[in-house]
Amino acid sequence: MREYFDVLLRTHGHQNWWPARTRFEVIVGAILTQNTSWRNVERAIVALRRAKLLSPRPLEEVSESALAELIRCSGYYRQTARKLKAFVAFLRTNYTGSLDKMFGVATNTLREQLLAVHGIGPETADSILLYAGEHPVFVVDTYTRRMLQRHGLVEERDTYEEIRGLFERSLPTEPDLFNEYHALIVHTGKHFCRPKEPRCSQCPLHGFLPATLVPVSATEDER
DNA sequence: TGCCAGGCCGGGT
DNA sequence: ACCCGGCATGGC
Repeated sequence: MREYFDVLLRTHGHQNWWPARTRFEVIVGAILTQNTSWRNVERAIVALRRAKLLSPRPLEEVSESALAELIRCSGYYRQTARKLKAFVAFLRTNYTGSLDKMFGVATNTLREQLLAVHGIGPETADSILLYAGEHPVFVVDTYTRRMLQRHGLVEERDTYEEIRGLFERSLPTEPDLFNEYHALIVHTGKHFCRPKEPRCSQCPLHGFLPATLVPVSATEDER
């Protein structure tokens, strides 16, 4: 696991993630970007900033329909408006609206709580924990699966938790490392060959396969 | 033009 | 425990 990180960092450099001004903005972005291009999400964030809605209280006070219209450009806008509402309600109810209090809770406890909030699944919960709270959890996304599958390290059926465990067992428990690693995977992610595609020379890890990890048919796979 | 983007929910087996 | 349809806009 560490070797992949070293290659990506050497070839693409530090990413300075998450691209947001505040912790709350990280959380909003994490919910907005679910299966949605970051480009569209950025516009929605700008709209929310202009409307001065990038903090818990104002976001609770605006109507859900008005909120939906503001984030229309990011897709799934009605669903996402509901999700944002669900999070700020959770934050107020459990932590009097304070992110400091929320992130003061033990990692696994908070993770379970976040997963119980409507609209927050594993990846979103972990993005919030890591990028807004600096808790040491590894964020797994589509690109992560794609990268590992391509290198024969996971199967289709492996679950989110299994893949997260793979990273967390193989790496030192350092939020900064998890942060940079996931950022590099997303940054280069579009170029990872999809599972069924032939291996291509644009793959960010092309030419890098530790001897012990080379799939039997790797060489013939080259195009 | 059709497919994809930094997933998740709810209902069904 | 999985499997699937639905959610929705903008870019290429």
